[in-house]
Amino acid sequence: MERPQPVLSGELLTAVAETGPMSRASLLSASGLSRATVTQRLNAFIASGLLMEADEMRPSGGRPSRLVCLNAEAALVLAANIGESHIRLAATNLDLAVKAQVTIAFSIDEGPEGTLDRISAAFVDLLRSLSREAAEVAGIGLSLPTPVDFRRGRVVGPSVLHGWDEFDIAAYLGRSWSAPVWVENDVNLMALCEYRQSFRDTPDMFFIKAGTGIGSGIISGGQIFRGAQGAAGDIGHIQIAAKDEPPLCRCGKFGCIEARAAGWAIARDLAAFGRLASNARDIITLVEMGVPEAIMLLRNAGRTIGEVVADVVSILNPARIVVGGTLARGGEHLLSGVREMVYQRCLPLATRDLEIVQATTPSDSALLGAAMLVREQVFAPANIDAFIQRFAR
Amino acid sequence: MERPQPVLSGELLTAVAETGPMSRASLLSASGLSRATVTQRLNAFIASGLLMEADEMRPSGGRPSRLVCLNAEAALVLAANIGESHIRLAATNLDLAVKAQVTIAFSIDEGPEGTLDRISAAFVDLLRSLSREAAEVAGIGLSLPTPVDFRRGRVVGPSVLHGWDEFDIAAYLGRSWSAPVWVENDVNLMALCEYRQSFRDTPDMFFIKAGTGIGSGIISGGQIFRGAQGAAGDIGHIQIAAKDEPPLCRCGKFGCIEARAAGWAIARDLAAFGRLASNARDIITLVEMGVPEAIMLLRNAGRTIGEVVADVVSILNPARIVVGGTLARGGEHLLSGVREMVYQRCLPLATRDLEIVQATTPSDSALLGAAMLVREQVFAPANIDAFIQRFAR
DNA sequence: ATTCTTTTGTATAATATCATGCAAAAGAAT
DNA sequence: ATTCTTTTGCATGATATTATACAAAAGAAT
Repeated sequence: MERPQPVLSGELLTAVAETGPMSRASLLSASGLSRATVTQRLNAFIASGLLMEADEMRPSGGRPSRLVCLNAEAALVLAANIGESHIRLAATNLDLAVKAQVTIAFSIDEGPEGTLDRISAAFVDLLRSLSREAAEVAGIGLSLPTPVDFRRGRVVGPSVLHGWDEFDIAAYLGRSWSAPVWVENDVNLMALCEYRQSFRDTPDMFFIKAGTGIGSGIISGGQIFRGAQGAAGDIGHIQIAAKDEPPLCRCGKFGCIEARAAGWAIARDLAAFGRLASNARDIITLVEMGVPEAIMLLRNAGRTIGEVVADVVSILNPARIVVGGTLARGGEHLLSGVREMVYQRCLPLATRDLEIVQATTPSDSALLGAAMLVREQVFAPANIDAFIQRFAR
Repeated sequence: MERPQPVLSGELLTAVAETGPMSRASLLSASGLSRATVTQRLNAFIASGLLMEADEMRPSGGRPSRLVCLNAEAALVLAANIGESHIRLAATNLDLAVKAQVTIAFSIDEGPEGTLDRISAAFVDLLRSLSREAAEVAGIGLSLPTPVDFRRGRVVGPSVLHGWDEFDIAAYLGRSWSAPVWVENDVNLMALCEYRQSFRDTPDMFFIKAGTGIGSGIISGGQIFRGAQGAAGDIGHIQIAAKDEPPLCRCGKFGCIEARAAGWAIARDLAAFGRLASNARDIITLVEMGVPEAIMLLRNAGRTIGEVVADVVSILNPARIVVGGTLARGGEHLLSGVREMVYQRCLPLATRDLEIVQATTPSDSALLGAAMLVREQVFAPANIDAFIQRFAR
């Protein structure tokens, strides 16, 4: 066995991947290595095809620096987002630009083996359409609408996905793919996507998704906060007391915030007013049409969610609350309900610098988040050597 | 300027400090360095007085390994815990064994300058009593009963300590001491102490302190979780709705858990029964005497706290809840109230492997926690070089 | 056009680290 | 007492990295 060339030690690659295009001078000070070493290693990486010289130059008063950046086409990232009724898949380059994508049908009742086989097949099709090979895949990311134990690569606990509990997803996909596989909860990935795309300035951020269901993702120090089993942020079934009779939740308890503020709960309450809505999007349509009952219920839902967000603010002390999901698209109604309760309930210190904003909600942020997660993991110090060994030529 | 000897690169020192006594063989595999390098560096550290050979040997079937450990007497740690009426101070060695301690009086109204000057003077006295010098202090840790921005070394937000808001404690003490200074909230330090002393197996842990007030500390991945401004865990003023008229809290809001379950609130409710208690300890005394009203109120307080803990479990997904503070000493009454609400309200996944236990509450755990924090920081990779430069001889 | 400033590449000798191999140490197993 | 196993120390030549110095590059300022 030949030992890997030490010149391809991964620190510089990790630095460029995390920071973006960098000048040699900034790499020099960031790495703490000597100039000779940096030059030598960069040349080796450029020769190996993993890094390349960018066109950009950064004027600095003196000689402008030539930037070094990742060769985005050196490898591919595969990502899939399993939704309630369909699966969206994408292949991206290392800059996370989507090169090809496809959507396939999905049923909740499909077991893990069948689903994963179909995902694998769809990935193969994507690769074929790009004339690329499986060996060019840097990593695979899966987004699931259920709590996931990230470390073990499995679904944990009973959920909407029947038969997935404790199924070893990473190992199963590992049989067909040599690339590493990561699995994560969809709301966590939406949170990651929002953070990376729009809110880089607040590495301590709380993302709440209000749609058909209610969930949340916690970003702490720029990383997904997962808790002991990966169930952190699972706030849909926190119970809230109010003066009314607490409504029955689909989890079997009474008064959960889902049963008060989720899309299905608002639809239920709209029905009592004789208004028909079958999902969260319908509700937003009614709100946009100016139906007063819909507006009132949406704002009330914001207050309910705000009660829990107020607790979250006291517990986590985030710098920013980002409200996303379909229900957040109805203008300011949901948001102002949230704000109302948070500013009413929290101590001044926690709200002094707190921003409560709407998500930018790019379409399919969970899918993009899955690709981001893969990229982050592939270039993490713990995994960078494996990446180099596979892709340096 | 002379460059530091590269042989004294700190990785091995950090490894020994974090892991405890280690054999050369385990250091070899843990560091990834070659045997020759490990030998060379260890000899340098032993010669410099920072490491030493332990007496222990670890039988392994072959030649027993001689363990290398920190020279606990190579430096001192100074710690102070500012309480509501007095300040406790201690000097420990690097194994956190207390070498000398003292308690001085303190008043809430004393400003930061006067207080810190008196703390400095007390530290000087401690050093003199040990015949040690200020140059031998590896670091100073301060515990304060108020939210602290750890990164900036200051109190943030108005609190019981008047005039301390935004006062730069680290900088002020830095004028008299060359050792680095760290400041942290007392409940966070109690949480750290509990984790390190008794619950090493659960690096995702939630500590709740129920005494005169109510606060909490979050340990995530073995580290204190601080949030954006250091106010994470400040849960005393989370509001809870119930059927009764919500009681007025000392913060000015109604229905805070402090106003329902803290020592002062229980004392207030005991007074309504004609029972006199002026602090948390009095309440525990009444409970131990078997006074039924006191037991009932304590259990009720447990339920109130349990409602918030249930939310925390849903949000953070900890592996263990540790209940501490004076009110936790009243046997199982408080604890069972907490358990009752958590198991009633949380989803099975989050409680499946959740343990809810009593704190071991060593006396003055915040003071010990402050010393632990200093030790952790001094030997952290970011600071280890500074430590070596100061103490290697 | 000249000077200034910062970036970048390269050369050199000194130093640190590495893999490898060998031998000694010391308790455990026989 | 002998063998086994693991730990430890050290020597060696090869390789990598460093500090230092010098020179070239290239736009900005004058």
